[in-house]
Amino acid sequence: MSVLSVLKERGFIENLTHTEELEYYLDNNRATCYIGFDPTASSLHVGSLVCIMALAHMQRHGHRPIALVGGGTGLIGDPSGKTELRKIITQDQIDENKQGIRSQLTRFLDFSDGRALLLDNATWLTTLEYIPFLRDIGRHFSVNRMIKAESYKARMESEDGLTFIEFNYMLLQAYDFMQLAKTYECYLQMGGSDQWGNIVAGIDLTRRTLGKQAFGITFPLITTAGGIKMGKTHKGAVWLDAQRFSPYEYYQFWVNSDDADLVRFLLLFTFLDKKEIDSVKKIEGAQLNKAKAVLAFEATRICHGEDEAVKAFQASTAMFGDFEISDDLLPSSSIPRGRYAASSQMAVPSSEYAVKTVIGKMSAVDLFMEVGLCNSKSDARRLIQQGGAYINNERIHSFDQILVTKDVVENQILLRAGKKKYHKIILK
RNA sequence: GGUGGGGUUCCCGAGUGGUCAAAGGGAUCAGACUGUAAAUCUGACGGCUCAGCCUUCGGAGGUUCAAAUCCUCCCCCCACCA
Repeated sequence: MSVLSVLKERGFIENLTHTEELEYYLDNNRATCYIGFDPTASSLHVGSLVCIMALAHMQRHGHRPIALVGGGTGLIGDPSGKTELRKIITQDQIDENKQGIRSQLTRFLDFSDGRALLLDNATWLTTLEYIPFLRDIGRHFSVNRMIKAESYKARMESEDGLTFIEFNYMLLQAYDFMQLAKTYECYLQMGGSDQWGNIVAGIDLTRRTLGKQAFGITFPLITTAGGIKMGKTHKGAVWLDAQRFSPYEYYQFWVNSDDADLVRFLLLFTFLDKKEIDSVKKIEGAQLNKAKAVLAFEATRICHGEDEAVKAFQASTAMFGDFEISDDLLPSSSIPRGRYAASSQMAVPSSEYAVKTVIGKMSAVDLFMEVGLCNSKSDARRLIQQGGAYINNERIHSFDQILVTKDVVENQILLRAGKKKYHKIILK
């Protein structure tokens, strides 16, 4: 089965150019394709996951993916679809962020023996000279057409307008594509649907300057069934970096998916077989939670590895109740099947404190705040007043309650805020 | 450069001398109901030593018993004109 069909049936494709030629091209070549990633943070987040998974699928089908880190364009900031001027970041920050992104991508792609490449467009962009660039590249762009581009529309119509530096973004990205086509024979660019204009511009430029046919694919913007852009939680973005967002939290993020998103997410964010996933459509009600566990497990496994995924799964069953994943549910997943005792080594967020600083000293309010379950004492007080604070799963009623010895169970105190947020205090 | 209009609590957006920690909506959080889902209902939503106090309405001063609201200067944004 061709990559294109796989991507299509898994819901990756929003739009593509030259359908038939592209199909033919991918079927008959060991193609090279690329997606750009903005180095605006030291970690990627689930918002980029569709792109990453698409590259992984390409690689699995024998093609060569290029992850292009936008070290050069990051100095400008892509205005596509954005309503506000993006902050321009410094070279130092970009270098640092690049490192983080590099290490994360290696979890999804195999970079050995040139099977995938990681490039930085700073290599060719930072040495560009203005006059030659205008003369050789700028001449191919029609401003008339650019200002009509959908990607600039939001900004053209907004009060803030569009600065010239941002307006140039399209040229630079088109130039990237052309560069990659020239030096790496990369004739396919993919990206989010907001990249359509930039991709098409690159295809045009490649044809005009190199006389080569290039292709483009865009992915849909993934929103939740609730219509919200995917990947936000109370803690902000869902990062792929275990330091910023632990595997347990990552697992929890996926487990909390909306019912209506389950099948779509299984297709997009796991490599499980399409046929197996199709059978999930028949599942109803509470049984869906098991399939969500598989989604969470697989997503965590891909991002953080098998061991971390198992730990997150065990911690979750320990916290939220055990259940059995039957053998015939998504059978190709390596999620632990059957019943087993929950491990005492739970991967729940935890922190260590000396006994004497807590017992007989700290009030519930202080503790909840200290541990990060609440942002301020007022917040903690509120939580307790509203009945959302628990110690060892017993609701607490007074916020000046001091922690005492009987709150300690096996050297630990389990705090809970609301229904889902846990934090374990380990006393030493 | 000229003229006019603006900058309000996470976001949008009311408020033009006291009744303003500031309407309304969104987001968020908690409770109820549930399936760690959705929808719905209820409540909360600046901070603190919490029935009281303190700090907020672009920044700095000033008028006043009292200012987000009035005055002065400064910074930034937008529209139209040049």
